[in-house]
Amino acid sequence: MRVTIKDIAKYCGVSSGTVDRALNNRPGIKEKTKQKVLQAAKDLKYRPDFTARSLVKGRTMTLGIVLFDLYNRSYAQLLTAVELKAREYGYFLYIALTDKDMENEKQCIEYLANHKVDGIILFSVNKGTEFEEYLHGFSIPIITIFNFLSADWEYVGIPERAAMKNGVSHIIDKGYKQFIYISPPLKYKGITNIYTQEERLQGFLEALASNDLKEAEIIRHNDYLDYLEKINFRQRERTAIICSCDLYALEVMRFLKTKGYSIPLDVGIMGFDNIDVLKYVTPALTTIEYPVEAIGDKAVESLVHKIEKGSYITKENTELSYRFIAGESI
Amino acid sequence: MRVTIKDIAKYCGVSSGTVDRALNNRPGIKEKTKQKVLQAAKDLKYRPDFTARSLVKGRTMTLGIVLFDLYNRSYAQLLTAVELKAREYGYFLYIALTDKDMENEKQCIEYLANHKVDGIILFSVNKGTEFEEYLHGFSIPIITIFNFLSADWEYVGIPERAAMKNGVSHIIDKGYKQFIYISPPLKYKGITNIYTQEERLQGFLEALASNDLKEAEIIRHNDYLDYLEKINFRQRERTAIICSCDLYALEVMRFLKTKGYSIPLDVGIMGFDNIDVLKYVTPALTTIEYPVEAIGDKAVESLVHKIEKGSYITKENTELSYRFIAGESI
DNA sequence: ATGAAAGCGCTAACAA
DNA sequence: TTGTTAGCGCTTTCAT
Repeated sequence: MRVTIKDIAKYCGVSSGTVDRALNNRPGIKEKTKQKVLQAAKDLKYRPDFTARSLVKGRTMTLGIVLFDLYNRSYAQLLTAVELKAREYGYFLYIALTDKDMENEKQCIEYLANHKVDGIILFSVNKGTEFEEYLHGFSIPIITIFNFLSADWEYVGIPERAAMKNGVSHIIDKGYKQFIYISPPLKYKGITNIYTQEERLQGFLEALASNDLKEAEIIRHNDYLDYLEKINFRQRERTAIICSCDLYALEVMRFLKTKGYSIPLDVGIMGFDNIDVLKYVTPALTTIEYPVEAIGDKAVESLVHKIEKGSYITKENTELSYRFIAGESI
Repeated sequence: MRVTIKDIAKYCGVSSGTVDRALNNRPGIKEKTKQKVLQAAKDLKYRPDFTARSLVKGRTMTLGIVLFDLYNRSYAQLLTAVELKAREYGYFLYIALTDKDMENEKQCIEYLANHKVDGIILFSVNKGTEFEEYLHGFSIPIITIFNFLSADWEYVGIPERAAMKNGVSHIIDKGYKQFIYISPPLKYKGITNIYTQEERLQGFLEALASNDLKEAEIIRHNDYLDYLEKINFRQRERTAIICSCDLYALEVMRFLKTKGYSIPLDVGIMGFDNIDVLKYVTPALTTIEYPVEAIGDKAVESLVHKIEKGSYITKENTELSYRFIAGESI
């Protein structure tokens, strides 16, 4: 049987109220009694039951984070930052992975709510008013990351569109004339939340537009390698392949290398994310870096602020930057 | 205010006991009343409070996992598998990262215990009888992974030593005569738990011994690149650099490439882990693969079994394999 | 089949 | 300064 506050009370010959005062150093207790109780707690190896405390306090000192998966290195880095920051503030972290399944995500959120987390960090795959209605029903502080939901929800992220536009502008300056853009399947467009991907695509298009370039092939399916296979890059004008994330870019690079193409002589490749393994890849991938740890930190800070002070830290303070990384792949 | 079981009771004109019977479909309730209550719960948007349930049930339906960090891809994969499996069994997962800090780890475990997790998956940096004493004090089911603690604790992992021995034997068969082994700093040897690293090193030594090879340089500090820099690999007999994990191997490979060495012609490199990014690296790194997801699955299965049935699934069933991956780097 | 009531371990308000 | 007591929301036992 676990040692409870009552056991200590009995052991010391005081009441449970007094024990509570000592343990949580609240005022109204004689120093001597306090020491006695504290010693007893140590002797008996007392350990507080957060479950019971939560019940009466109405707070659990836990946060929940909802992510797709940890396949992309960036997510793992984000999670690390969030865990660290959360515990710094005294919060424990539940992790829930949705595998991009909309129903699963809803269930995860529901479970987190039932477990009475004090706040949720949400990288959602769901979107739309119905979903937002659903979220509002929980009346739990929620902060969205990466995938924007609506102005109703606090958001931490980077200006994806501007970042991509900036990157592609650099490429255009290098004299590339033809562009292929590779993005995850958008077949769920309009249904699932693909905010970040859409923003990056728009950034790409904007960069082309502002340079009076119209030619661009946009590939939004998983068979992009098949598509690339049909192309003879040595017979085209200098072509740049822009990928919406580094993982795609690495796949493309690997594929084109097996096809005997020289990169960037025959064809250029750009990624997005600057995942940490890039340093082991040659040629160095040109990409866009953003402070993923900072996003995690900001999210936690703002969320905890909301929980404890009743208001989020405003967006003005959570603006984050990006950086073009000139590699050798384009 | 949240809707409670009492609200439903009042709403339906029944007692809270009846509501409970309906909600958790326990026997002793008329079908009609049950439907009425269920409907009311829906109407009022009732959501159970797991905190309260936990208090009376003595179980929280949560597990905790304690890891160093998520820097190594393998850990992220492991975590993904664990989360998935845990929720499959109806458990939620707390994550606690220790950053290899011994005190931090103890604190994490303590917090998890206070939050009343039903079980803990532990990849520990602590070790020794004092620590084990500490763990026993919690009387919570614990399963250790990767870093073995003692026979007192259920363990899931792979035969690290045999795996490394097997891999190195392959290398020896290729005719390599000189060997350099690179491992994380062992300055804490005897203090922190470096079981896996020690086992791998022993496997390496055993492989040499059984081939009557004595020559080996073992580097156990972080300045291994400085050490390698002093060596002219073209003037030595064929040298193999064995790294205790892929991350080191990738660092070494990158470094030697910048030094103008051809791999594997001038020097061979082998890693361990088979992290998923290897496919983007050339030359393909020779390494050892093990089923990290399976380790996560087994850990959860065994832990849940212990929680629910009172006994762990025995070690015989949790033996996992490894596989030598012949790349082009050695 | 249903209701009443005790209690999980803790906190907090009120008495003494 | 200390003790007493009433909950927090739920489950469970014992009456009815």
